[in-house]
Amino acid sequence: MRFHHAPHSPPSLMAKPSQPRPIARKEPAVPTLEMVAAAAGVSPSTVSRLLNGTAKVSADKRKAVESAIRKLDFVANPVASGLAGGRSRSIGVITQALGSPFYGNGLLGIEDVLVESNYAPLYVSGHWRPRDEQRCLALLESRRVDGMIILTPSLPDADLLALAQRVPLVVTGRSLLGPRLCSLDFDNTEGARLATEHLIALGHTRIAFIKGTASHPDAVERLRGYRIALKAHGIPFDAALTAQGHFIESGGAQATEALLAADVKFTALLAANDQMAYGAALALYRRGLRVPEQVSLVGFDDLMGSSYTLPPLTSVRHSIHEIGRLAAHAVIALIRGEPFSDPVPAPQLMVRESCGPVAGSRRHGRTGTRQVV
Amino acid sequence: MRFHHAPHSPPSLMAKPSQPRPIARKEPAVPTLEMVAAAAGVSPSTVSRLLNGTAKVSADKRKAVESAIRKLDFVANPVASGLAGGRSRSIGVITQALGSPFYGNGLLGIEDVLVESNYAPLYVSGHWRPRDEQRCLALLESRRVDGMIILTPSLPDADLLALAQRVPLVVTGRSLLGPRLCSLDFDNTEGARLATEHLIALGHTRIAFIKGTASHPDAVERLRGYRIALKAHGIPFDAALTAQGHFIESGGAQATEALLAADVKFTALLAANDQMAYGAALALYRRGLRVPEQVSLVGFDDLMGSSYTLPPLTSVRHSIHEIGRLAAHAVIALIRGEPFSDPVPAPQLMVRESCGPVAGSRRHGRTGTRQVV
DNA sequence: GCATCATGTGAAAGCGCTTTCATACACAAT
DNA sequence: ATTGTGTATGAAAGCGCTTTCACATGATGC
Repeated sequence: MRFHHAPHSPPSLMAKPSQPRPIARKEPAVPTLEMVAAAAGVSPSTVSRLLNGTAKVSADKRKAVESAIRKLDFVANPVASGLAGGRSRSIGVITQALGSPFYGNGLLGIEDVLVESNYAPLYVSGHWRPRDEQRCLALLESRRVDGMIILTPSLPDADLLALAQRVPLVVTGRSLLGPRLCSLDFDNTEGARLATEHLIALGHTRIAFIKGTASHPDAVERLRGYRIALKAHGIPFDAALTAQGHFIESGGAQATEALLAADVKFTALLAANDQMAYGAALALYRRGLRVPEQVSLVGFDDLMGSSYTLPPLTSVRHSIHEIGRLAAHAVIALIRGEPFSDPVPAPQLMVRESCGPVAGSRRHGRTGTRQVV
Repeated sequence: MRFHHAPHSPPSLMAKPSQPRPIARKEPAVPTLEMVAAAAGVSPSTVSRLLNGTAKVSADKRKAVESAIRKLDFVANPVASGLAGGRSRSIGVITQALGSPFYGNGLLGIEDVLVESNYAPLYVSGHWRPRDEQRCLALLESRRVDGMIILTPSLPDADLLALAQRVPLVVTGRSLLGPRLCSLDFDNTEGARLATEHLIALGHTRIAFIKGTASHPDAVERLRGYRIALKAHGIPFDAALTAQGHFIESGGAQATEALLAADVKFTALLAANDQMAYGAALALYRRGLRVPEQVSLVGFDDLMGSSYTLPPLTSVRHSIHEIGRLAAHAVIALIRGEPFSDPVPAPQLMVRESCGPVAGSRRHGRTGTRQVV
């Protein structure tokens, strides 16, 4: 495609008398809709209509076109249709980081349904940096996506509301509503409550909690779920049993060390996500504390890897993959102007081997190994 | 945007005497290059030239245009330029699965450099299914990407060679060469050799190996590295010490169980990737075998999570992130017709805590705990 | 002083589609 | 027959850019 040049060829009169076409055109030239039309003996409009199902076409022409398409091996150029029709058949997806073990699964879900609906996902990641996220937004808008799915929590609601005026929008992790807007909200509170209940049922009352990034809605909801469960069982909330882990492994490890160093006693540890739980597990291991014998550990998100930690980690399953699928279905519905209201799957506790009963349950004697500094 | 019409105004004379414009146009209308030109008092060509640096433009016009752009808040429509110019400023990236803990990082690297070069990455995943990969290829081609990065190993070389005729291509994990083709080949063999050497240096001679999917080039290279190291130290290769793990956690666990059940003795276990090492660790744990006291374990890829396994896993670092960056730089270079030849970083062994010396080194006595069934 | 060349700029022709409008033709209704 | 009422189809006008070509300039050479 790079064979033109000799731009504004200078007045040097006989510059190139009938340019011999710089090197024989070998490219078989990608077939165009127009060529299909010619081959089928119909007008381009008819071909277009057939392709998009925009209008009825008589059976004979349909056949002619179809065979022409097959013969020429024609595939419509989405760039051209995008320009002409104003739609690009692509959906923008803003995520935190493509490589994230958690969101990655969601992207897979999105991709699944988008592709089968003949939309192309355009992924961009915000890296948790508001500036990057803004840039992503701009990029996607300039690419004229037909819809967007926003998986990151840091964009301000007002921006999203404004954006939704221009393009159908699906957001997760908050509950906004608007005409071209759909929120898919996973019940983090309930998930955390479930996890805490589980620990309480095992007899734990000194349950430490490793918090996620405070600015993250998920983090606050999960903390809330923890407190709700505590309250329901008359266990007072103790801020000293709480530490910040920033949703990453190292944060979980540090939080655990802080907890351990602070000399607060706890028999169980609930981390606001699996990654922090992994960090916690390592910190515990370094101190020679055994899971679940001495400390019970619960995570949140149920990452793939959590079935393979030592011991396998009890965690709250979140089915981000399913949420991804839902989000994709939702944008498509939004684009078509159809209603959409499939419920987000409820959280589910995956009980594995990282939790055990608290030392002799209600007996406080022979506690030795369980009551942890 | 749909308010033109009355094209070849029909003979039906006063057909629609000045249509009252179907409902007031509220959209502020996205600014177009033409509007910028008008505002700046120049021709669209000039604006375009300025935008693309295609030709010199006098200082005063440049200023006029720049201020017009700023005032109108204009952003060029990539769809239109794509159609007109034949380039889309997007790069297709085919990966195995977006959510993969390993490739995910590579995607991040790709994204970093692509975005800063003003290209948009278009990710699609093949899910290890050749059919899907073909579909991805077709999708990307139809989207008129300016270049492609192929991270999956299952596409046949011939296809790639053919593809490279049409679009600049960067592939990983093989060494093809061609005019518009660039291969980025990581030295898997060396990586595996390094890992094996490490084990040997610790005194191990009965080293089991968990293989990756046989059809995967990485898998065969890693096996080769293992054998090379063995040979270099005069340790005979024993196929019985080898098991298939398919590059996934469950496969690693099964392979380990098979090895254990087969009654072959080994003191160390090298897995062809970290995910299989995680599975192996779990299988070992279930059997009550301790790492590294009874069995030394080494992985490959150095996933993020490997610093947080119990114990932290010794693994071969692969810097897929860096490879992603290189790949992106490479496509851009290819597109520009520039040469590219940055070397892929060498593998590096990250020594952590999953390996220990073999029982009393050369003394075969008091072996008890280390010689594993 | 005139022919020569370089250079910045504008007009206009697309890129490959979609969509409107108008028409030709088929029937149904008068 | 005559007029309607649809319906399938084609012509042509864009979508918002890029690029070619031609054309004024002004700079240069003899």
